[in-house]
Order: sequence, then C-alpha cells, then structure tokens
Amino acid sequence: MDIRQIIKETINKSLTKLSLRTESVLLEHPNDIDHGDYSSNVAMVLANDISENPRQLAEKIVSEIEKDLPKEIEKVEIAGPGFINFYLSSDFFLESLQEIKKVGNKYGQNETLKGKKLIIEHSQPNPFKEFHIGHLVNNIIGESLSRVIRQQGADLKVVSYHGDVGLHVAQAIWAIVKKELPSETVVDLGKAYALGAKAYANDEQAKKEITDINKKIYTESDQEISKIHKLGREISLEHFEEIFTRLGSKFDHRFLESQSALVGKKIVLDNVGKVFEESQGAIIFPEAHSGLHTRVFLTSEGIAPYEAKDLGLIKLKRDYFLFDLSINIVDVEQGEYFKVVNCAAEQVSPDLKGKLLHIPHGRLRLTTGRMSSRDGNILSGEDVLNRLTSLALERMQDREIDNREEVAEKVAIAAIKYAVLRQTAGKNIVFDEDKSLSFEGDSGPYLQYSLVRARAVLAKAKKEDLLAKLSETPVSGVGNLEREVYKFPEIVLKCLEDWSTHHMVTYLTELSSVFNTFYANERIVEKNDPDCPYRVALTECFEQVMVNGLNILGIPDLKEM
RNA sequence: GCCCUCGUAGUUAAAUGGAUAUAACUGGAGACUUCUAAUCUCCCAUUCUAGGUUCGAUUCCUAGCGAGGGCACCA
Repeated sequence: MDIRQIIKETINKSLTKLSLRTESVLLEHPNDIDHGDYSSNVAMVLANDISENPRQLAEKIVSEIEKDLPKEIEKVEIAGPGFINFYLSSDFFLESLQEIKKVGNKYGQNETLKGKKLIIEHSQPNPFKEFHIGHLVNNIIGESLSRVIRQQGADLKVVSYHGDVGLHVAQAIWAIVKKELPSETVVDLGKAYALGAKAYANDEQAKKEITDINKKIYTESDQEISKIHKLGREISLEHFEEIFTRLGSKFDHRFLESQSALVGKKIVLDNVGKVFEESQGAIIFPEAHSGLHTRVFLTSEGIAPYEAKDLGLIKLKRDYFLFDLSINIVDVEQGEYFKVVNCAAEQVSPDLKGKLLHIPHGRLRLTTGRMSSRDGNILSGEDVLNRLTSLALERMQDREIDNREEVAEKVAIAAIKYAVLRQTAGKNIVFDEDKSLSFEGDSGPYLQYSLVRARAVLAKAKKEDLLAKLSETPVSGVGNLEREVYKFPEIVLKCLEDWSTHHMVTYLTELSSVFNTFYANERIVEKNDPDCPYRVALTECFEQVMVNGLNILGIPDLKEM
C-alpha cells in the first residue's frame, strides 16, 4: 500500500481513539530532512478547534500512534509548534527499492485518468512563417505534459494545428507573385512573408491586392495562387515535421485552419441571433454574453478570423475523438482571447462546459528585447538548437566520446528543455542566450551527466562481476538517496494536479544532487565491502528513476558520453 | 480607462497557509594517483510597500507602487 495512505490511516486511527476527527489529514515532506520523512500538522489544526495546547494534543496523538506502530514507520516525534514527524523504517526503504526494481519502466505510473479520453493540442507553427522560439516553448511544454498525462493511464490523442490560411499566407503569396520571389525553401517563404507583411503595413495598393489574394485563397478561385499555396504549405509542414522529430515529438493528428475555417463559419452563421449578433456588417459575440469583451467572429468581408476558426477546431476535434477533456497549450498573450472563445463555444454547445482547458505558457523574452515575426529581431527554433549544439561540441572537446555530434545535439536539447520546463508553466521565461549556453549548475546536462555517472559505476560493477542485491539494509544504514528515490510517484501525481512538470525538474535536480554527493562520499564498487551489492542495487534504482523522470520531461537519454 | 497575469538573494528559479524561505549562477575558501571534477564540501546574501484574516502569511483579502498582456473586423 501507498506509504502516504498508511500514515494517514495511522493518524486517523489514533484520532478516533481520542474521539477526534478531521476531514483531511495533511502530509508533507519537511524541508529539512532531519525533521523526518513526512510531517503532519493535524495537532495544530485540531488544537485550535477544541482550544487545547497544540503540543499537548500532539503528545496524546503520538502516544496513541506508538501503541500500534506499522512496520513502515521507525519512530514518531513532536517538534516545533506541534508538528508530528514520521521517520520511515529501514524495512520501508528496502521494500521501496525492491518495488522500483520490480516495476522498472512503469515505476511512477498510476490510474488516475484511467478510462478518460483526453486530447491535447500543442505546437502551432504556421506555414509560410518561421518556426520561432515561441513554438519551441509551446512544443516543449506540450510534449512534457502529454507524457505526464499518459503516465496516469489516460486514453490520449496529441494533435497539432497550423494556420495554413489567413492574412500571413496572402502576404507571402503576394510577394511571390508580384515581386517574383522564389518559393522553393522555407527560407524563401520566410523572406516572402517578411516583404509582404511590410508592404501590407506601408503600401495601400499592396494592401488591397493582398486582401484580394486572401479571398482567393479561401475560395480557391485562382489556380496559380492555389498552386503556390499548396506547394508552400507542403514545404513548411515537412520542415516542421523535421523539427518535431529532432525534439522528440510525435502527433496522432494534424489539423489545418483551412479545414476549421469552413466548419467555424457555419457554426457562427447557424447561431446568429442566439449566441452571436450582427453589428456594423460583422458578426460578433457581444460583451454582454460573456461579461468579458466583444469579439468579431465573422468579418464584414465574410472571412472567418481566428475566433471562428477556433470554434470550428473544437468541433473538428470532437468529431475526431469524443473527448472528456480538451487541453490547449497556448501563449499567455492569448489567454484572455481564449476565455471569450471558450465562452462562445459553451453557449453554442452547452455540453462542452468544463471540458475545455487552456494552459497558457509564458512568453520567452530575449534579454535583448521583444521578439516579433514582423521586425528583424527573430530567433528561430533552429537557430537556438544549432547554437546550443555547437557550444556543446566545444565543451566536449577534451573528452573522448564516440558519436559526438549526436551527443552534442542531445545535450543541447536537454539544455533548452530544462530552461523552459524549470519554472511554473505560465510564467514568462527570460532567455539569456549566454546563460542557457553555459551548462552550469541546475541544468539539463547536469541531469544527463548524473545518469551517465551512475551507468559508468554499474558498468564497472558488471565488469568485476559484482551483482546487485537487495536482501537487507546495509550496515552503514539508510542514506539520503533512499530517502529521495521513493518520492518519484508522488511527483508524477503533483505534475498532473498542477498541469505543470516543473515539479519533476525540481525533483530530478535534487535527486541528482543527492546521488552526486553519494558518489563523492562512498566508493560504490568495492570488492571486499559487504555493502557493495546493496549500493550497486541502489545505484540501479537511481538510474531507473532518472530514466523514467527524464522521459516525462522529454529530455533525451545519453547512453554514453 | 476597464479586465487578466506577475513582483522572492546582485541574477535566474523553487516553496498544497507551516518549523531556521530552498537551489543554482556570480563572489570568497577548499577537494582529483580514485567509479572521468560538466562533480563535491564550506562561507556571504532574499519574500515590492502599507494594512487585514490566522496559533502561524512568500502563499489568502484590501489599497498602493512597479512589470507584462488583453480590450471590434490583425493573428
């Protein structure tokens, strides 16, 4: 049984004997490991209710607990203002290590979401535009969250969404047609878009022509334009696929705006007078219907803007997979926008209530200033990856490594993923290129390096024929590493509760640090030491937890370094 | 103007209302004939301001200050 459950029941049993009870027993890991493995504040909470001294009440509770101590608990102590601290027994630690060895890759999995259908959308780069660093952030967060959701037994579909129609496409095509620019590669398309966007902003004539092209794209009424459109889309999507592969992302399905636009337009038209209203030639979702702000769902030109497309997308998703929950990873700048769209969607289909979840991610800001696709100061996702990779290569110069290119790439991906995932999802990320390139301290490469170290030890043990064994607690006693590894399944749950995997980053960093101290203080592989087989087994458990944890973060595993 | 986020060492981050606020980077002092030091050990340093709720507040409430974002045919 789960250790948290055991402790909670132990507390509840002693409360019952004292004719006390509380709705929920709170358990936490004390910050200071000297304060035990778990700590409860029940005495302090209840003391207040029955106006008794918290420490005295704690003593009563503890004396009841001590009459029937489960084998998993070594001792119970009272500390500070009335905390009850639980120290786990060596029996428990031994069993928890055996459990890790037994369950292996499945350690940390649970059934919290069993039988639930979830769909998650992330990574929304638009054809004809660059895959920029914001898409990178979105992908990293979405991918990691997908993996956590899978760990909880959900039936999950992962999908992407791409703006293959819209003004930006018209701007690019305008430049290709009018300025006779090439359109063979993603770089060509990016240049065409930049030129078209500039012309749209500064040149009235060009603006008219672009608006005209935009209509032709939607109606597919011009063969030449449709041809450029389809070809450009193909080039872009293939290119995105390469980046996703590089990042370790796979999708079950891809949605396009050209599909959602038609569906969305119909939904809007079908609901005029009910959900939507006509106003100045456009169709709007008025402020009064949401309490938020008015938004245009169909332009006076009859074109479906983002609002209608997103409405259509929700229907497409539901037709594709009848979800219990639809999760959308979006830029924090669109947070307010999506509140309005969700509200409209729920008014169109009331059964969607509570089934649409938008998780905003922070904006990645360069220390040099704001990033935009319209001015020159863009940093593409590939630029970042390539620069990180070449720096990793530099750092590896003095080492003897096979396939160094491949390792450098994995180290680079670990560095950026760690930087993005380390903070609470939703907070802006300050991206200092130099620091992210430094690989110092808390970082993805630090995690990878710790794992590589553990494997080097295990390889040596194997070579010397020293087999792992977990039959009894070592004479030297239980250390901090045992007190850390068993927490992994709790962390997985916590990530789901908060829809954020930064807890895993914090945990793996702490775990690695504890392992590195263990590594520095103890000689793990030592022939004549009776504890050696145990330490080898413990190292194997560390390896297993790191592998499972890095997998959740989507940080690549280095088999050798 | 209205609405939404956010404000933690010099810097970047962590902390279901709990104990002496946790790490990393920077700065200072140490540790490699060893399972390769991308490591480890020690030191210095932090909750925007003013009230309130609470046994207890970085966390909740109110006001202020500061940063970012959103608010009709762009995405």
